[in-house]
Amino acid sequence: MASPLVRKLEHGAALSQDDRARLEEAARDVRGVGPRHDLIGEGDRPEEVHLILEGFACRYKMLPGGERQIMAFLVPGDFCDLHVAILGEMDHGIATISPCKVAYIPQRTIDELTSKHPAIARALWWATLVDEGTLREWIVNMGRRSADEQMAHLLCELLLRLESVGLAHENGFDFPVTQEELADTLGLSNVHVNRVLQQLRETGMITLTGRRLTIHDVDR
Amino acid sequence: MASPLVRKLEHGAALSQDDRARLEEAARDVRGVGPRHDLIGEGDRPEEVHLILEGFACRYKMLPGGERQIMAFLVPGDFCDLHVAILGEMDHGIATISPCKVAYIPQRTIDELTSKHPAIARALWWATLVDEGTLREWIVNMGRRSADEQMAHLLCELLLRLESVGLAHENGFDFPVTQEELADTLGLSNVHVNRVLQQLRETGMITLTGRRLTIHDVDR
DNA sequence: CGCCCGATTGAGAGGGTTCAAAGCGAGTGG
DNA sequence: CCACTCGCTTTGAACCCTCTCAATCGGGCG
Repeated sequence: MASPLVRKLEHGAALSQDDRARLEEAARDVRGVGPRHDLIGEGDRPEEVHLILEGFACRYKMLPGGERQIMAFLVPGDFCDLHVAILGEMDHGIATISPCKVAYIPQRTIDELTSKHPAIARALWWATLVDEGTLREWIVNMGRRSADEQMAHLLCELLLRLESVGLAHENGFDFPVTQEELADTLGLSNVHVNRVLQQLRETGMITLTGRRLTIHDVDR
Repeated sequence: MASPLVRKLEHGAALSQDDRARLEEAARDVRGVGPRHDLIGEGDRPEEVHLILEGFACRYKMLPGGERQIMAFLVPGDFCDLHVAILGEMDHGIATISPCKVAYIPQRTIDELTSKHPAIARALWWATLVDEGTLREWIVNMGRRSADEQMAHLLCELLLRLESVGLAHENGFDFPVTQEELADTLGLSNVHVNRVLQQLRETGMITLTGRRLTIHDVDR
């Protein structure tokens, strides 16, 4: 059973058996992290690259007024800070949402992998570009869609991403995100998030019980 | 007088005289493009990399309903599609706002530059990461700030970026962007953009006459 | 069993939208 | 040189989506 990272990268580049093995091996140093725990704070200069293996995490930024804005969800197979070495310091923080398993990969290992294995380098490139595309999609989402469209879009995005790493079955997946976290993501209030979710349930588009989310009509 | 590209990249990496010369030389094929003209459409697979030398352009996406969302402004020194070769096709379009001068650089030239000149590779890396940081900042902007804060933030960002390539003087710069384009950027209506701009003028924070914008109080 | 955090509900206020019309400035053709 | 046109800016009024504040509910955990 391949790791989420390998499963994800294979959507973007052809990896040899050797490439796959190297990737699996790089993610040896695995640590468990509790929920709602900072992996990296704004301004840090982490020595290692973090890779999510299990659980949900997020990129976020705090504002002077105390509000939080979540800028990305990180699911298994996602890197937190692949390129921070070039910029120097993090311009945002990373925190877990649910309990996570996180691989700590030394920057040097990444440098070696990318310099000696062009397919891996290309695959990592591809992954960053996909992340960037997702960021752009979020901007569209926040700028030009109503609250319910935003929510639907976000949930469908997560479904597709989790499917691509084998963590969704029958349009459903484990969803440990709080309504308040959803609000911080979409730029809405938690009250309104609640109402939007209710509406999506009433119209039969989703089922959300406890920690399990099922999307019944992905088209819209 | 260095090109905007070189001026910008020098903020992120140390370039040798040779590096600078190579960069200048790569951008030989310069073409003029009229205002409101598509440089690349969504779904295109451009053969060349586009670099803005003069004027304003933007990344944008159209929605089914006909609304447009602008996801980035491109000013002199910015690449439009540096990495599209890896993704295959554009997931958004690029259009000019004002008349522009654009350099068309063959993908091969870029590959050569980055493989033979590590400092250039690093500088281009740095530029993409800065772009990504800007995307994240926009998400924060749209999610958690009021319309007037958003507007002020956007204008200040442009001031800083234009200063960094030597196109702003005394907190003022040439600003050819339409109010409707600003609305498509911030996710507001053009009517409201107008009111916000008026308010910023009345409180003495900006002067905006014709095509020249001056920001009097950058702190806020 | 009690606590605590997250989900839910209600009511009132406000920021931003929509629709529609008028103003204004620059380029164009007569 | 003027009238015309076109595109952008400005203004007004009514509406509605979403926020804020506040209180209640509910389930998991110690």
